[in-house]
Amino acid sequence: MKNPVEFRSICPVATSLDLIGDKWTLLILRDMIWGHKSLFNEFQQSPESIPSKMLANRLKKLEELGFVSKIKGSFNKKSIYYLLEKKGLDTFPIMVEMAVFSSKHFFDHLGTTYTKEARTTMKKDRKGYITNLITNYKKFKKNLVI
Amino acid sequence: MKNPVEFRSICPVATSLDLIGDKWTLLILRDMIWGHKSLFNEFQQSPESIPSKMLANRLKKLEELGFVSKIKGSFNKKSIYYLLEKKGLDTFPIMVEMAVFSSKHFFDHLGTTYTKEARTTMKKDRKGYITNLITNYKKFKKNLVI
DNA sequence: TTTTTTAGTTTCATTTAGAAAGTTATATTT
DNA sequence: AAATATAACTTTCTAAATGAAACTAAAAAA
Repeated sequence: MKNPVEFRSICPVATSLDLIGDKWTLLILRDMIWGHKSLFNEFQQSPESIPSKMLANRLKKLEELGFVSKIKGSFNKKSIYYLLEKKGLDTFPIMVEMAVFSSKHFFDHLGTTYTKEARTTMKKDRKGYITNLITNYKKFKKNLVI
Repeated sequence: MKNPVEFRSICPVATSLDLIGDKWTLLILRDMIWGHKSLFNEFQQSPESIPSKMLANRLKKLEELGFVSKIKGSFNKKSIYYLLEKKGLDTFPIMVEMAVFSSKHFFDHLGTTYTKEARTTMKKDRKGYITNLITNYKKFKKNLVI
């Protein structure tokens, strides 16, 4: 497995940007963590309408980087499941901070996209919120019949 | 002041990506917060070598969005100072999570770019670390003679 | 007065993004 | 069994963004 990314410097912020600093990658991970999505056409249903070419490209990169694993369905052989690995799950705190940021400074989207409980937990107990969502994802993954 | 950004959806993660989801914007903010940089040529000195065209473009966008303010020097009229406003400072938690993420899963850059104390604080007391760096920036800004 | 410096802008070649249509293997319907 | 549909891509082609390099204007320094 060769390196799918060029690193511009040894700065840890720059390194993250080299890995996930584009307009689509984190949205795919978002759909996995928050939406428990795992199939190509599920990612295409999201409101941002990712072009299939971009989706294929980013899924490939995410797999090469070890953020997600790719599993062919055994029951339905047409389906290919993309599932989060540890590295992918660990991008979650970044996205939570992004959510908190844009909700604070732009329209309060959280009000329409998340329950009141989720908002409160996210702001008051960020760590607990994250732990909880990761636990839920692991359960989802464990109960998935492929 | 017209809107310099198109929002793809009401998702708060997508909104942040629409604002700062590219390879350069956060690096400029990083240099401001961590490096107390404020001049065009200071940003050009960073190891990632941002092209002047990109730098000018991103600084303009950051100002239009209200992340930074642009101040002409009164002593030296050639200098133009870019300084963080609240909105810009609030991107800091995102960058800290990015730093923690890439340090955990790729080479531990933190060891070479930050002091041991900074690393410990960043991991053990994230909130305190952030508060502290923001306080420092405000001091720097206050003491700046322009 | 000439030279430097700062903060950009312009030009142009290359890369990336994205819309749309096409492909292939499997699965479903008639 | 044959025709149709679906899932997961791939290809093609145009438009937009990137980036290297050279250029510029105003101010400062020598």
